[in-house]
Amino acid sequence: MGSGHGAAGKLKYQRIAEELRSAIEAGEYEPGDRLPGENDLMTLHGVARMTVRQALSVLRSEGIVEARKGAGVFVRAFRPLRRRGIQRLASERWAAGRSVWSADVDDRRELVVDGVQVTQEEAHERIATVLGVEPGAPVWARRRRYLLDGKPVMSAASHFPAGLVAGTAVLLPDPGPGGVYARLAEAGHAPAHFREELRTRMPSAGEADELRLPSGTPVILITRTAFTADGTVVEVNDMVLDAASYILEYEFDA
Amino acid sequence: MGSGHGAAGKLKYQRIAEELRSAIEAGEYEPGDRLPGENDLMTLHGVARMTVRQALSVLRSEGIVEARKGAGVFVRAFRPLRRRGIQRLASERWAAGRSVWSADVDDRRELVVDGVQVTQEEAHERIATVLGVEPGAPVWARRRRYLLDGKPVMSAASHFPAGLVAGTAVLLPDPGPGGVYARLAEAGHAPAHFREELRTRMPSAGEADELRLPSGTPVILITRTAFTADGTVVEVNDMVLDAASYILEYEFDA
DNA sequence: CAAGCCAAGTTCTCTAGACAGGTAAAGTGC
DNA sequence: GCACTTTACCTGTCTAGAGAACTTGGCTTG
Repeated sequence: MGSGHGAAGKLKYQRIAEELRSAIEAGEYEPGDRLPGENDLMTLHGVARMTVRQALSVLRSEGIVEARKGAGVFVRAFRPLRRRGIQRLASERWAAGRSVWSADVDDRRELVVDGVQVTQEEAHERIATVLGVEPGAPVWARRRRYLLDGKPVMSAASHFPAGLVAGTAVLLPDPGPGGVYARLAEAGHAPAHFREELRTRMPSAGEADELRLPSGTPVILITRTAFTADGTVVEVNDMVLDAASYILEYEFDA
Repeated sequence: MGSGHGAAGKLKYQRIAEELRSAIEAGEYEPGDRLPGENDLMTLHGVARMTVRQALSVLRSEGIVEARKGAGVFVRAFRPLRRRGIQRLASERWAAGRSVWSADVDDRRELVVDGVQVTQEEAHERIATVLGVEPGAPVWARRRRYLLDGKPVMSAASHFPAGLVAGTAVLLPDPGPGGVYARLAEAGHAPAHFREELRTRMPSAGEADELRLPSGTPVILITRTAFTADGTVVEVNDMVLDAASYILEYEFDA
């Protein structure tokens, strides 16, 4: 039963990949450890270099190892942040069931904002539709990147209708305590409702080097739309997350 | 500016990949179309076959093309389903801001359940912690797969504490109208609160062939924990989603 | 002792081929 | 016209080797 797939793998490169993979899972190699080099694996298994490389490329595209040119192939670690979609987590009573991947999470580390850029732009197609304005209408864009231990883990671009935010502190590099939502509220446009849409795919070349992603790491695309109480859209926030750095959490009632 | 990466790409395989990628983005090749074969690209660019293959492997791992042995390399389509985390979407008033990727979504197609298996098992470590029972304690597992147009797009495994569901319709292959949650409610364990935790990574070999994923497709792992009003955990549902088949949506109030 | 250089070791790129195995269309026979 | 076979084409696997690019640690030099 089960058929297998896990079992043998008749192909040479699959057998080599399988052997390394199970060695890693067994803990023979820990995160950060270096695997045997291509030359070692060649002589060890008696195969050509390209065959060894194909085996390693399997593991790389599975995201469990990472090659550093000139140095070797290393086992990757998975130490994600937890991102809570719904902040008001006052519900102490749900504490009974523990979080699923809690063991992996290290919440003591902190995110720092990297390079804030606030610019006025013309709304392109997609932003215009979501924001409910004409394509080409003036919007303000607020772009920034978040670093964790110096490594970028997310880049984000918020868009606001120009009329709503002109002259407000929303457009300052540092919007102050409470962030842009607090400033929007002061301007009479308090967000009352949010929609987040998520999808996942492999990164484009540009995304990969902006987040410094090794190959084998997907990205998560989140678009958050913020509505005021009367249904006006006040912000569209496009985020690109390093999938290996995040666990997302949403809580809601039946 | 922005430096480039998009620009040249001095390496041969990068240039070939770049050329094909931009041809696809320009619409020269539409979803389902066949790209020039390896032999064509060899003579066209005057390079060895392995070089062409490396170029194509870039596009494959980006998830934008898919190779079928003996047939050729084809441009992949992206036609996801929309999965709403919070069902009570009565909020007509938010309709102003349109959904972000709505153009891609085709909601007329329908999911069908594939192979339901209900078995009694001993809770292993992770399930036990979340469910709040001892490891090895009896639990009921309900596994199934969802197909869209015959293609598997999700596999799911729900776990219930044995004491709560023994003898109820929760364990029937077809739990009837309203699904297992309706049956849980009838048994006096109505779910009142949910937590969903998401993460994303490249699939293992087993996941890849259960969902028949071409390489370059990540999976989304969702664990939903269902709580009753008094905080008891009644279900832990582990889902594995084909990332190319889903857009996830969560709505909530400030 | 510090700074810079150098060499060994490593992965990455690329070549030129050979055979295996799957696909799909053309052709053949009934 | 239908079913079957053949055949051309295509991607997958693998070999053997060479040079480029990069990292690291040891060595030399000031």
